[in-house]
Amino acid sequence: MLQELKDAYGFIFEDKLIEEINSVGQLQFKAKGEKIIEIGDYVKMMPLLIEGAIKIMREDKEGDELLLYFLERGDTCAMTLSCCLGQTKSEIRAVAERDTKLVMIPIEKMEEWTSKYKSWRDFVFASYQARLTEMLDTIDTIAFMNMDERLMKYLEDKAKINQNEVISVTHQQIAYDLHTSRVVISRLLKKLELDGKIKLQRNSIEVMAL
Amino acid sequence: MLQELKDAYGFIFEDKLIEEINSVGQLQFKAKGEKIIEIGDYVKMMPLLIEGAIKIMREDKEGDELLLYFLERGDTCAMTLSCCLGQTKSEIRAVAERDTKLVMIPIEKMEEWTSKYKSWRDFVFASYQARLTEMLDTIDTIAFMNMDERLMKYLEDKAKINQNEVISVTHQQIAYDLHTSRVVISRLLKKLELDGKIKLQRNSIEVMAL
DNA sequence: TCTTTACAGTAACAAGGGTTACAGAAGGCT
DNA sequence: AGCCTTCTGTAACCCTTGTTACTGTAAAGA
Repeated sequence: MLQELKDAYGFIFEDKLIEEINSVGQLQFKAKGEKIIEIGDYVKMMPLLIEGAIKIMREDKEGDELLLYFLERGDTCAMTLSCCLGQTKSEIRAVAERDTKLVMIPIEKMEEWTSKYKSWRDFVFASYQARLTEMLDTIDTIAFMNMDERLMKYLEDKAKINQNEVISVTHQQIAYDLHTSRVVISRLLKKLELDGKIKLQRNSIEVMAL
Repeated sequence: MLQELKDAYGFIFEDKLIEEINSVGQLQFKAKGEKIIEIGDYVKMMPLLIEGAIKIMREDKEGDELLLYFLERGDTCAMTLSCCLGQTKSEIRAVAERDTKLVMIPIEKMEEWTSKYKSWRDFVFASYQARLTEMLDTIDTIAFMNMDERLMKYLEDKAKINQNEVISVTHQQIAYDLHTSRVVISRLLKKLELDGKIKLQRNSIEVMAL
């Protein structure tokens, strides 16, 4: 685990901090599709992403979902950060987008490191900033873009995150992520295919010209 | 200014920090409608809100606007925080919603206080958390609510922020804030009036049953 | 007072996207 | 092969929202 920590975080954290993380953190594996945090959970550990990708979802009272953004290696979940610090319930759901490896850190340590290590403080601030920026981007997307543009952006993001221009996903799953209906997605996907931007197969979509 | 700082922040910051703020901060006044931060600005000072209210807007490339949220006394702008720390341009516009009094703090001090005062650190973290929560709320609103619900929520929020159930605003201004057209707003407002939820006058709207 | 301008009301129409319904195709299982 | 389930394609329809156009009215200014 020490080596993996160094690979993913060595250029951010000083050696002493890496060692501390190594000694108190517990390594966890989450298979693709596995739930990591559920809405309403009290969060007692903070995840540092070592490998893989996580998708962060929002849900309203009716159970309608919306994809907020993806996290990658080197990221942490600022929503979780804020839950830990504020001792509040999680406002979001986190699901493994790919097979994922992460280090869980007890929240007591967070407080401690915040005053002890400047690099940790900087990391926490940078995470907050990154997440605010992501949220702004999400707002731009849903406020200013039409569904066809949102769909294309979704496909591109998903291809990038999974490092594969062929995405394994059903139309129904896309509809959930974008908070619309399957029929709408099928309609728009067909249009994108006619425009030569994607190729449709059953259970997968190839994104052209990435 | 010292007294005002104590009134607004005395229960958060220790006395020594209040004194430091008092000695390096400069008091500023912004009249209602006055611009405080523009998109693309490099932010060299961080505002602490003493009195009044500020509205935070987002804009896309076409110049279309969208209201993100309001700030009140005791708040600071976490977007600005993150701009300061990251030395990046502002992603948002800040406009005085009412006559506003604020204390501007040079960013160098922020760094310094972050390691020096726990109360400052806690304040910064709490601000980030508050802003993330606001952003989530904004996303819920635009993703899950219809325009009539968004409009009603807007009117209620605005009445609360201005501490007055009579709102001075034109239909066109509401349309800008909600990123829609004047005709749509007039239509929905009329419906709300027929439902007895508001009363319409020229240049102002009375929100009933608050 | 007369004119101008900003604001508000409303109708008619267009477009985007959500809903329902049904049919066909692919793959898995026995 | 035959059956079943899941996924996809498509048509028809409706509702919400956006657009255009025109009218009336209040306030402000000359």
